[in-house]
Amino acid sequence: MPRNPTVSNDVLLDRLTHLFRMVGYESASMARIAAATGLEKSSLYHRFPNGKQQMALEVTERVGATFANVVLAPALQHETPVAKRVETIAANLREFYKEGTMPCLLEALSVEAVNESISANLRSAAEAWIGVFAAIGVEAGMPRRRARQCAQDAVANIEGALVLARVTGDTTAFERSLKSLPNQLTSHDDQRN
Amino acid sequence: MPRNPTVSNDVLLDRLTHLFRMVGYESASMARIAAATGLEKSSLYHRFPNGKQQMALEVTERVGATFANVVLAPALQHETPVAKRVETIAANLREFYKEGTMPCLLEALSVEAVNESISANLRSAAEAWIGVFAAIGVEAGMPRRRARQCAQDAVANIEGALVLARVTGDTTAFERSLKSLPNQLTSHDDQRN
DNA sequence: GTCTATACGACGATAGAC
DNA sequence: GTCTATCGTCGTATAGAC
Repeated sequence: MPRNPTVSNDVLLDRLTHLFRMVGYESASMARIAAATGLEKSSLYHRFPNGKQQMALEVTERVGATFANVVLAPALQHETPVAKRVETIAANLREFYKEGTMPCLLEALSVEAVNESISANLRSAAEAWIGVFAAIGVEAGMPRRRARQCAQDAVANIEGALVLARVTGDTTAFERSLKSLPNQLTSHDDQRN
Repeated sequence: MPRNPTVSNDVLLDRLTHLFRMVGYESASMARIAAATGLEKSSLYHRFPNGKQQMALEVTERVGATFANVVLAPALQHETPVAKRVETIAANLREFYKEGTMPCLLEALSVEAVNESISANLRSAAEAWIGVFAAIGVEAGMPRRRARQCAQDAVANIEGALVLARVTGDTTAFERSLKSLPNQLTSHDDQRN
């Protein structure tokens, strides 16, 4: 019988996700993970026989799925006007990144290249994100090639603003990156060089 | 007498900088540092009595200085046309980030918040960067407030593109972020929302 | 100023009781 | 399924010879 009430798989992964996003992979020691999740190390190995790497792998899988199926999902509601969908996505991103105060797994885990599976998950998530943004641009009338560039730039904008927020403590650039999303993704006149 | 030819302080810091930029702080173990620098661990402690933290501290100081005094220095040549200076800075950034393939210390070290001095150095470097970009905007006729926003956005663009490059392997967004610098920093018409 | 050798704590991971 | 207790390794850091 567990001394402490068992932590559900969902809550467990939530807490792991939070920790990995905040401190990355190497800084998230088993001791810190145990403290953050409320489970002892050996209990964690029972759930994740392959240890930390498996935790990070499952976290990247789950976050990738959540990001696609929740945050970016409004993109698929083709009955809703494009502008409206972009606004909804912006709101979702604001929430997902906690107004710019919570780092992205892409930044947190990409520096310390843990293993190829994790890197592949991060790459897939990033490319799915860009793909969704590009599809919006195409729908709004952009040529495919330009839509893809604008999509990349919009994602880069958001990611860079998160870096800036973490380093300087100023989240205003993040807020602007969301505010300018409609223009970046659907505008007909070229905003770039 | 040293068995191996002594490594100069400059070369030593160059190699430390490279390693920290590539793998971050925690992944840069003393063993890896020894391998990367060509010095044994105890020799490294002779040069950096406070160990890894001192190495990271000196690296952030030096990179901050280099960035301000070399990469961004052309901004101060007021006899040169603004457009020309921005182009020179873009070229310097391209070189500094090796066409987008070499990470920025801001990303590499900001996730694992090592200590307050290092964080302060990163913050200073980022703010100096934004300050220089903003000054260029003001010089080009932007209102102070808007120049600062454009400067932040330009930096965020570059940083985000570097994240994207590391995750997806695609450096085209990085190249675009440099190409669009002139427009971002000196353009009179508002590119943002 | 660099080396070899070593101390010692923290790390990821496992064994076995309940 | 969670716990306590423990293993071996690798981490940072130091001692002392040259």
